[in-house]
Amino acid sequence: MQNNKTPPVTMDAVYTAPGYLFRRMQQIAVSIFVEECRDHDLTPVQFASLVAIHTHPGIDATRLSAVIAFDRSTLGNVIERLETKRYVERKPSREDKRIKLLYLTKSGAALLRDIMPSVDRAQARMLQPLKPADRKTLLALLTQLVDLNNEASRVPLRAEDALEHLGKSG
Amino acid sequence: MQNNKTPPVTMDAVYTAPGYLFRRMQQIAVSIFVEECRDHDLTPVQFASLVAIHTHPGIDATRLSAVIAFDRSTLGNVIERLETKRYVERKPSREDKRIKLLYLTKSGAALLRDIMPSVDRAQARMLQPLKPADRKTLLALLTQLVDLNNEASRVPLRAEDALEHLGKSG
DNA sequence: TCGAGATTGACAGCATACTTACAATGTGGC
DNA sequence: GCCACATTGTAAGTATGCTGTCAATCTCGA
Repeated sequence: MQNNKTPPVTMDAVYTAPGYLFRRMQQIAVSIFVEECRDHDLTPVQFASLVAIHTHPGIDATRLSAVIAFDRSTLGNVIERLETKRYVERKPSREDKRIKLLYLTKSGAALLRDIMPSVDRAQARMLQPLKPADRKTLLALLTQLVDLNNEASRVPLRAEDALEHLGKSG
Repeated sequence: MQNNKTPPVTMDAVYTAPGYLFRRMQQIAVSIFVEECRDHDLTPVQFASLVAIHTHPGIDATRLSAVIAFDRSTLGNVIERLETKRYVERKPSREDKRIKLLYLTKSGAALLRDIMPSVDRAQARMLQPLKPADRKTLLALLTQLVDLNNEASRVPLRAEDALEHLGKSG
């Protein structure tokens, strides 16, 4: 009494799939971010990088990638662009010749200060259409899901690990 | 009695931002999808394109982009790759010389049939860590949010508009 | 019917995102 | 001290994702 037929493939296989919804939402989020931050010419990834370098001056690229969970290769190009725009400086480490230490320039620190209101507006706009209670629920579930799926991503978030050694050396 | 100080910028500005969580979740979702579908050598975007062409044979690239809400320029490359892999055929329209009509090949239709179990497994894995009730809640809120934010994205979903004309001509 | 404006697919250019590979360098075991 | 192994930054290759622009083509109004 079993059904041997393959179920028909409809657009529901796309529209109701979590993966599709995550992709759509990501695109919407980027679109809103870029729109709100247009005057500052900064992308979401570049913003996250600036914040991390600001929080951890002298961090290297590999550790930075672990702290914000972005790919190491990709991050190389991101930093290069930030360097071209004079927001970030790369200085060779004396202790380890392989490593280049990252620092914000004055200009980079100023940009970070100035852009925060735009970023906050963007983040608020993404959830705006939901009722306040639903925003909280969504954010909580998403935080939980991202955390529980951490190891499933190609570049797991390793905030503490990456920072363990910082501050040890004088 | 007001506080004129700029609040300090910490990593919270990244970790708790909806935009960051959406990006992380998207990356995790793609990672899981690619892993589950490794044997079929198909990406999430390519899968969505195949489903849409399967559902709407003879659709053109511009309408396809509206149906799955992907960028028109990007989709050109996606289709090209699907054509190279012999999953899709492009045929010039007789009625409108600008348009190229899209069809699945036998091989493309077969792939779509075969890959569905892997896709279903992937979609399930993305939400696996959550309790069943929470999965439903998250999906419902996300569906709602994507829908309400539709116009905010660069390429809004226009499923019905795009299909209105299909089936009219013999 | 004719010409302004829209549409379509293609292309160039930039920015993520990931894979593999590689040279320079560090580290630890022996 | 030396060598196997790991780490770091970089590069090449592929795949989205977006902005423009362009030529060919279509449409519609005057």
